[in-house]
Amino acid sequence: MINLETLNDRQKQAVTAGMGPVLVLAGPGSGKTKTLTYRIAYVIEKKLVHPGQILALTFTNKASKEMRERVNKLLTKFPGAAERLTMGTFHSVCARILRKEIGRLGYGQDFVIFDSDDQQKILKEICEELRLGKSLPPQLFSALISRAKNLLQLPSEMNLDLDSRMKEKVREVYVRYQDQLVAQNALDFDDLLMLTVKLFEAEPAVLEKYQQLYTYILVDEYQDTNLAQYQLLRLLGVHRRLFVVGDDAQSIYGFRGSDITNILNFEKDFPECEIIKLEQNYRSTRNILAVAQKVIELNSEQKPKTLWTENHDGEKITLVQADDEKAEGEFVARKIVELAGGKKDEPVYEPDTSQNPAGMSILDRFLLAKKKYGASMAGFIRALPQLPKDHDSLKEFCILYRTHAQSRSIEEALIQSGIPYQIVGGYKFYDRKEIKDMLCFLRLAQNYRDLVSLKRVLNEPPRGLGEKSYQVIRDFILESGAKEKDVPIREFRSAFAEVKLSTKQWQSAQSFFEALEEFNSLPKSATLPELISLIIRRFRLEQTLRDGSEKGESRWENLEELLTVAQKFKNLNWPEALTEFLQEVALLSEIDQKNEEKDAITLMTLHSAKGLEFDTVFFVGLEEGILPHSRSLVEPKDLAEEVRLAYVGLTRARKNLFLVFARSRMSYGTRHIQTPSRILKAMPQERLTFVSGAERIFEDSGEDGIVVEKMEF
DNA sequence: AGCGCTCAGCTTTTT
DNA sequence: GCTGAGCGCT
Repeated sequence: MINLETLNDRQKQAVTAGMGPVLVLAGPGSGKTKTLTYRIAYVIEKKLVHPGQILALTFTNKASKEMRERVNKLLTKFPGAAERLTMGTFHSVCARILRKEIGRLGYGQDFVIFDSDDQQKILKEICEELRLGKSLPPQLFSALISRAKNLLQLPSEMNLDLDSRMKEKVREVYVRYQDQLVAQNALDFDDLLMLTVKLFEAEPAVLEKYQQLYTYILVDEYQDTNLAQYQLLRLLGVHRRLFVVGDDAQSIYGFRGSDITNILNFEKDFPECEIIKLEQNYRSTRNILAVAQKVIELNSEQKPKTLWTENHDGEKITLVQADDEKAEGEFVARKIVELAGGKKDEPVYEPDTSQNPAGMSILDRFLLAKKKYGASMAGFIRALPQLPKDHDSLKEFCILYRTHAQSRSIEEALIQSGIPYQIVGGYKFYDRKEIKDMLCFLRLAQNYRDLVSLKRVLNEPPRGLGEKSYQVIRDFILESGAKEKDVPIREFRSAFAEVKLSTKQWQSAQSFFEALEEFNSLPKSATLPELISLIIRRFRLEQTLRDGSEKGESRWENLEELLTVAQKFKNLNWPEALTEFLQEVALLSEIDQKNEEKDAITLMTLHSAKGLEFDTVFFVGLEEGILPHSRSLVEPKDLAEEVRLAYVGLTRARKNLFLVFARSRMSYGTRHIQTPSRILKAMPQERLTFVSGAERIFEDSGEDGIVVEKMEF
């Protein structure tokens, strides 16, 4: 039996609500996840719905994994029930549906998922073909096409708010781009959502099947849904048995089409709905909440909601003025040593050489900094206080910033103090060359029409096939696909005899495709690791990577690590395992890659931090142009999103919150004088304590902003 | 085809 | 200050 007594009145009301539409407006730290998991457990326990009929949509894979575990713990009397829930992100659930049904839309079941890099490559080729010049770069089209898809507009339906000349151009590129995706049997991220909606609209029978399958739908982070996701919920949720949770004050994905009006209009869409507000905060101290509250009040259009807490005031929030980004990092590092230092006076002189996720050992990073500052190792190590070996856990510290680019200066200070850290996002394991190459081989094994992958590995390792050969082969694949879709690779390869290449290149290409065919004729009972090993052997990847250099050795180790990851799919036949594996890798979110075990502080962007909490948070770079970001200053609605972003950042902290701004900062290779963020000025002075003159932000400074005295560098 | 050199342009945020 | 495109040389 789940114990409702551990819930407060509002939470209980939500958990035990009727089966009609329910909107839970949940402030940060108000027990949103708890409410959601209890709700799922409750409807199962009361037999209001079968576990297999529940669809729970979350924002990240990590969140869904956690939720499944928590539901499982609550349902001790229903063993296995949690496994039967359908849970995942919108993207992964759509991918699963499409994997079954996409034949009806003219794609093959073996479709691959293109990430933004892949997308960019196609768009680049199209822009070059159309000779669009520098004023119309691929990035522009990728943003606009994404916007169109999020609004559910196919190329033929495209109607973005643009002048007619531009609209024509975008349409032209969009048509070609989408044709390419179809020819390559590939879907981009936005297609996963859009095509699922299009499928449901075109095929009532399919829609009905899923409507009957998922009779109860729960959505986390509802404020971040876009039109496609909204439409999907309207279609699937005809039964109106919906339970959505969100906080309009934490809507931070407007840039990728999320529409805050989805949550604001919930009552209009579902007039019979129940609305429950969770306003008691269990996470943060009163000081932290008071500061966050004042910040969010900068936005007038927020749904009124007042957080309160029984927690005590706690420490005041520390506002720090640093001279520059280097001093900013040093402050953070010093403070961490002070707070987590444990026994003092036992400096560690050996830099930690364990790998960090950025792929560079701490020692490498040290050498880099040494090159930069010309410091000797002794001087370098002495430069900052060191973290003793018996330090407290570092898992409860996090450093937040607006953009990835800000991490560098912080990292350097952390290395100098010997503080282990992990970065979420930025360079990913799956972005490394040797890993990406292997993924491309695997993608080709699944779907040889994937030209983005083909281009990448056609000459990897070198076999004399360059740009020219690629183009000839590409045209051949496109033509053969136009004539007849779904030609198996065996037949494709016999037709390949007609390809117009010089003898040497023809033979080389022939043997490349022979290898692909070999992978395809691997017995079905083989496993994914076996397929990977075969690829390694057939393309002599081990010999190529292990060239005797240290770097080569580490690349090979990365490939071995990929093999380890693939072990997870050993119990499946390779074709299924391959599909699952590629899909999972493609839809991995930044935060999914965070290592929970590792005793290290976490560095990440504000966006990645949503939904997380830490005892101590360092919030850095609180300057005009960074937060709010300079690109957000034109549109008031973008500025409001920056304020919400700040709100998200502040409310991650449980006990200690440090806010840092720098007087000057290096960007684009030149030093810029910085102005403290307007967001800081909104904070209640009496909740703050100041370091090195930070109080100046409250000094009288006239109407529009803060006067900063000129400084010399 | 592949290497190395020079110079421009650049940074939001993510599935 | 870093990356990646473009060019010229081998």
